[in-house]
This record gives sequence, structure tokens and C-alpha cells, in this order.
Amino acid sequence: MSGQLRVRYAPSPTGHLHIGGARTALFDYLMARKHNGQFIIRFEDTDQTRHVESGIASQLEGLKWLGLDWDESIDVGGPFAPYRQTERLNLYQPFIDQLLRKGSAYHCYCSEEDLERERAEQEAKGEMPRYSGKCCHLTPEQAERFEAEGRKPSIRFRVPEDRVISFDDRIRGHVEFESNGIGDFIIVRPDGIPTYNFAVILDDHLMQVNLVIRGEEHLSNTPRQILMYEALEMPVPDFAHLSLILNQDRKKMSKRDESIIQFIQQYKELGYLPEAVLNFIALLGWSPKGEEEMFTRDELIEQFDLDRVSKSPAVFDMDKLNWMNNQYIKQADLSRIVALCLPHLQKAGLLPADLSDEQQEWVNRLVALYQERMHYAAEIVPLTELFFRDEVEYENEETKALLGEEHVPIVLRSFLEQVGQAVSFTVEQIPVMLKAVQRATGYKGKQLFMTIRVALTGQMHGPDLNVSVFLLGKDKVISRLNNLL
RNA sequence: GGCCCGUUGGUCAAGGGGUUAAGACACCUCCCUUUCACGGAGGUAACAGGGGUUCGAAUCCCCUACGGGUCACCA
Repeated sequence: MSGQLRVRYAPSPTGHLHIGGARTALFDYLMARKHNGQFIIRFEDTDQTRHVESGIASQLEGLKWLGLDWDESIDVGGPFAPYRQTERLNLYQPFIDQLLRKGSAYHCYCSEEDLERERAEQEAKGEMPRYSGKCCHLTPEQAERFEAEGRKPSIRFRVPEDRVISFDDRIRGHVEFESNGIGDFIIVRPDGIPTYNFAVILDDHLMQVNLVIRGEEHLSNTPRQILMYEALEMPVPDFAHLSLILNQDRKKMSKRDESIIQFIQQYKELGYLPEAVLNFIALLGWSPKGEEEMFTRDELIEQFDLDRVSKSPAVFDMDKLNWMNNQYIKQADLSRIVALCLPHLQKAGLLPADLSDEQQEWVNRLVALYQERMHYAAEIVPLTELFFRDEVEYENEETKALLGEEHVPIVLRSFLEQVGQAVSFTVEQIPVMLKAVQRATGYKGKQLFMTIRVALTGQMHGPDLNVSVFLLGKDKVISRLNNLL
């Protein structure tokens, strides 16, 4: 590799930005920024049948949310525009002609049905499904006859026999493939649109990409691509194949896998912080040198390197992500977290669309109360529901048993009395009242605090009791106590 | 099935011939706290199995098992 580093993220815009795509893009970005290179985003949209127009905007939006920026793409332009393959179709023709002329490619008149039949036969015989190469030997007359029948040919690349194709992957090391295991493959469809395998190498070459970082699923495409680079006498870029990301059952993530949230947009919607998600994704397959694992984007640029990327698959650990996001939430400004939480409370119908100053202040305190235990903003709803409902919902048998103990009515009655007599119901007043209950009843510690907590919230665990009682408000406190007495 | 890639505690994950085999999440214990948490200090726990090579193997080689990828007119 010579000159400036040029890397690209080349997604197929068939949908939203996926975890795997985000990680590839991030590694591309980190390498480009670390080595003062360029980061390019190009869209591989040659499959018209799977095309989703919103895919492009959605991908870029996801990357932007994560805090990435790029030097060349559809939105910012660049010296090698256009940056979507379907707009580059005319650029490919000279290369197709070149391969045809050299005999490195040929027209194939087989229909999809023919090929399907051939494949089925091979499989029945226990052979490897692989194109026979029969159209390679077509005479001009035969070809003409097919044309006369109205058949549209596709173009296949002729894979040389008995070759060993090897390359040094930046992550996996030396890898070898035998050309005999590869059948002649299609590079241009009958409609004239090149297939991915062909278009990528052309675009990468034309855009002067010299390092290709991509998922492991492309590893076995690499020998095909190297063969094409060679046939066209183009320099071969460096490759770095990232291992897959697995779910917590060590299985490949599937689109319908419920155990993992797979799209970046969903993290945004759930109220994860982009810097946390970015930090977490960076750790998927890459590990830093030291023991620190909390990194800002700029620290990642400094620390990142391909030689610390693991060959074994990365397992997506949702618990760890949640832990990490919580770390970031704790450090964030309260106002930011409130802004993230409020829409969820409103959507759940717990709060009105327009808040009075008083309500706003109350929400600020409520979010502050839970800030240090919240994993993501949407969690505010289940966490704080107990403040909104009329009836207390008891968590489990243990809480009910606890309320059956004999000191309970005594403590509760005393507390009710305190609340009833109180001139003001402020946060500062709550501990004063509790102290008074202790003095009046003789109960303290767990018997005092746990009793009040369970009686008012139904839960044995929760945030600061004084603030909780205050935020519950005088009316709710009184009615909840009365219900138990 | 062929080819290719991988396998270190419950989970994630360092270490690439000689280490007491890091660290994180989770769990447990203790400290702090009149409750609950936060925080702090400790603790339990691992090299898939079998053969080699070597004075010495988690590390190198081979086999087996298991997991995964790929063999498309998808990317």
C-alpha cells in the first residue's frame, strides 16, 4: 500500500444501519482518521430488486448520529463522484470490453432455469454446485442462434485452472484458495448491470481505495476479486476481514433475532447515548492495549489499530452495553437526560405534551433521582411508573409478607400522622418526619425505612427514599398509607 | 459435501514458547450508608479433547469434536 490511506464503507442501501455495518464503518473511519487518510462512503445499489430508497438517507443518518464524518460520499461529493453504483454504470463498459477481448470473460446464454437444473443435478450426484463453463466454448453460430431466440446473455468471468490465489489479510494473516474450487461467475447481468463482485473492484480501483475493511462473509469473494484485479492489471488493495458479530447464544445474528437490538436507529429511539454505542461497538472485535475501555471518539482514533482486531467472532453482550450506557448517562448533564426521557414519559401518557414550570421542575427531579440507575432513557417509564399510578403494585410475595409484620401499622400510622400535621411537604421535611416517627415508635433502620418504602412504592429496592416520598407528593402518600391501614 | 475461518472463567476479553494466565460484566463478602442504591476494598472462577515438536506449549504442528462463513443474475 502506498500513498495516502483511502478506505471506504460500501453498504447496500437495503435498510437501516445495522450493528455490523456500523462497526465496519467505524473501523474504516478510525483507520482513515488515524492515518490522515480519506473515508469514503459508497452505495452498492446494483440489486434493483432489493433497493430501498430511504436506505441511503437512513444509513448516513445512523453514521452521523454515531458521530462519524466522511470525506467523500453522495451528500458531500468528492473527486470520484458519483458515489452510488447505479450512477456509475457507464464507467464500467471499457473494463467489460477489455476482459471480453482478452478472453477473461465470455457471454453466457444459460437461463436461470438451466442453471437451477444444473445445480440440482450436481447436488443429486453429491457434487459441488458449480457452473460447468459450457457457454465458454460456444461457437459464434451457436451464440447467434441464442441471440436469434431472443436470449440475453450474461457475462461470466473465466476462472483460470490450477491456480493458488493467496493474500495476506491484515487481520487473518496469510490465506490461500485454489482456483479450481471456484466456478466461472457472472460479472454482468443480462440487463447490463454488473454484479457486486465486479462493480466493487472497479469502484475501489477507480476511487483509489487501497485498504478494504469488510465482514468475514466476503473472505471467500476475495480470490475472485484478486483474479479480476489481475486480469485487468490493476493493483490489488490490502484486505482486512472482520469476524462476525454473534448474539449471546453464539449464533450469527439473524434479522429476526429478538435477543439483540440490531439497528442503530433503535438505539437512538430507546435513548442510548451515541458516544456509548460508539464506544461499545469499537470493542466488538477490537481490544485496546491497556485496561481502560471507556473511550471518546478521539481517543479511539488514537488507540485503534487493525493488529488488535480479533479473528474470533465477537459476541454482542447486551448487558455490557447497558452497563456502559449507564456509565455515560451518569456522567451526562441532567438536562440532556431529561430531554431524552421526557418524550418517553409523554408517549406513555404519563405526562402531558405541554408542561407547566412546576411539572418541568418535578420531572427534572424525577429523572435526576433515576439518572444513576438508568440503562437507557426509555427505561424511565417502567422505572417511574409507580409515581403515576393510583394503586400501589406490590412487587412480590416478599413485599406482601413484609407488610404483614406487626410493627408495620404502628410505623405507618405514625408516619401518616406526621404527614398530616406537616406545615410544609418539602424534601427537607421528609427526613425530619421520619426521625419523628422513629422517636414516637422506637422503630429504626430497616424496620422503619423499608416499611415506608414498601408501603409507598411496593418495592424493596429503589432510589433515595426522601426524594421518592417528596416526588410522590402529599396526596398520594396519604392515600397510599390509608389504603394499608 | 468442498473450500475458508474460529474455539481462554457463568459472560466478554488480554496474552502468540518460560506469566502467580490481565482486565471488564455478572455473582459473593466486607467497608460506607439509621432503608435502598452509588462508591470503595477483596473473593470464587478459564486455556475444547487427543497426539506430536521442545528442557519447557494457552502460545508452534497434526488429528478429532464443536461453532461459523461461503459455494447466487445478494451484497
